[in-house]
Amino acid sequence: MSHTPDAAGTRQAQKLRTRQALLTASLELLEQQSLSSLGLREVARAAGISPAGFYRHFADIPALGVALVEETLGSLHGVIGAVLAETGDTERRIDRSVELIARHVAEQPAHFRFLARERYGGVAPVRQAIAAQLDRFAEELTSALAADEGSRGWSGEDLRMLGGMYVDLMVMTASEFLDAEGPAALAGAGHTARRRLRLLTVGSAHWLNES
Amino acid sequence: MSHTPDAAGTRQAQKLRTRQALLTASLELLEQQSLSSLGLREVARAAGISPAGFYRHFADIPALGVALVEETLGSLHGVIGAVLAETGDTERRIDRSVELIARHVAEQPAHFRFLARERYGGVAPVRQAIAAQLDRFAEELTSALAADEGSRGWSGEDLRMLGGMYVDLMVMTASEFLDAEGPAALAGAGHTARRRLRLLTVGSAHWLNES
DNA sequence: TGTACATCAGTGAACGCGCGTTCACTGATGTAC
DNA sequence: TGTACATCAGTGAACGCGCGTTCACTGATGTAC
Repeated sequence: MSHTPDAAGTRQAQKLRTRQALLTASLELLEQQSLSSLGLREVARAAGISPAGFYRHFADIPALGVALVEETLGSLHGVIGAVLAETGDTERRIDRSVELIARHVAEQPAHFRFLARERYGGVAPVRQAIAAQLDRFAEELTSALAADEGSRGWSGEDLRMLGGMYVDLMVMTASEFLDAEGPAALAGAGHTARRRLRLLTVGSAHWLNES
Repeated sequence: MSHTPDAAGTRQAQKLRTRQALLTASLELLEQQSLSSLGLREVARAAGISPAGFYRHFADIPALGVALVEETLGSLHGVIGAVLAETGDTERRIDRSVELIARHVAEQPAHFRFLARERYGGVAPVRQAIAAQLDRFAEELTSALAADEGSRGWSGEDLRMLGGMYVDLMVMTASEFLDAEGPAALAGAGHTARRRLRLLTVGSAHWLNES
């Protein structure tokens, strides 16, 4: 804490601003290339600092990548569960989920491009960070499904499998929204996504009787 | 053609051998990194030729990447359709499909690692080559499904959606086999894969009644 | 079969360039009294 | 409030290095006669 409250954290705030500039600049550069070919000097240049300054914020490029993963996925926790918990019939839920994904992707396409690209990318720490976050999502979704009336009688293993499938379907849907160019392609991707979710829902409804 | 048949194609054969050495060496290097960070000199060194020699075979690294895509997926066409066409009940088909994927992944893990990594990777021509090949698979699968008694009454659009989902599920399954370390994890991945396919099958069986 | 010429896969040296990392530094911000 | 000292985000120069690409070349393979 400081003597003159008004000036408190001026230095720290400036440091955070520079850090954010590094993250933002990276994300922009990463639209056209992958993390493993991203240069430290390249990032520093785009963020407007000297190469040596980079080290005040991150040990190296992989560390910056891990920070990007947190920024991309950290804020999404709880969101999916909220949609599932929402009242409304299945059809409505599906529509909401797809809309939700579409909106997030439209709002921060670079974040999702980064995610899709690095999920199986060449930088191990980043791959692991993404896997950990997606596992958390699958867990949250599994809990939300367990609380749902539609999954009475399901085993924990089945629920986990279903949760995992929904997460994978969401990642795939996000990728397809990213690839879609023009409003027609976007609408088509949404249409297909809803049908895929519906197929999964139909399967779930008859799962206990047939397995 | 040549004067002395025995010696025919000696030069051409040697060139092909060098080309194959480049592809093999690349694939090995790509287990630990992605294509966009792979160096031309690095590949030439690993293949045992001089950097300049690389240009006798490929214009640049992306071109080599496209060749790797062909090598990885070109040989798989028709295989999936054959499994689907095979007689046997649904359960048997699912087992066969998962076994098939497991075997291919176990036999050439590096090829599939490459595929998963570059599907959304940073090298556009390679991404496009992969997308084109996967589209072909989806098409083949869709045709095979259309010929199947279980899909009477399905619209072309629904069939395409289903075919696409199977392809995506296969790619995801391959990725999980790759990530699985040890026999227990491998068996677990196979187990999950079979359940996922079963869920899709159950959904398909009730699709027409409920959509 | 033997000879003279053409092809061309692979070489090795050279080039300019941008990279990641280090270091002593500067000067604004923060702290103690 | 004013002063003397500490902290530390960001600088700028320097380093050695491996990169992609070019070029004239070599020598084994292939072809024509």
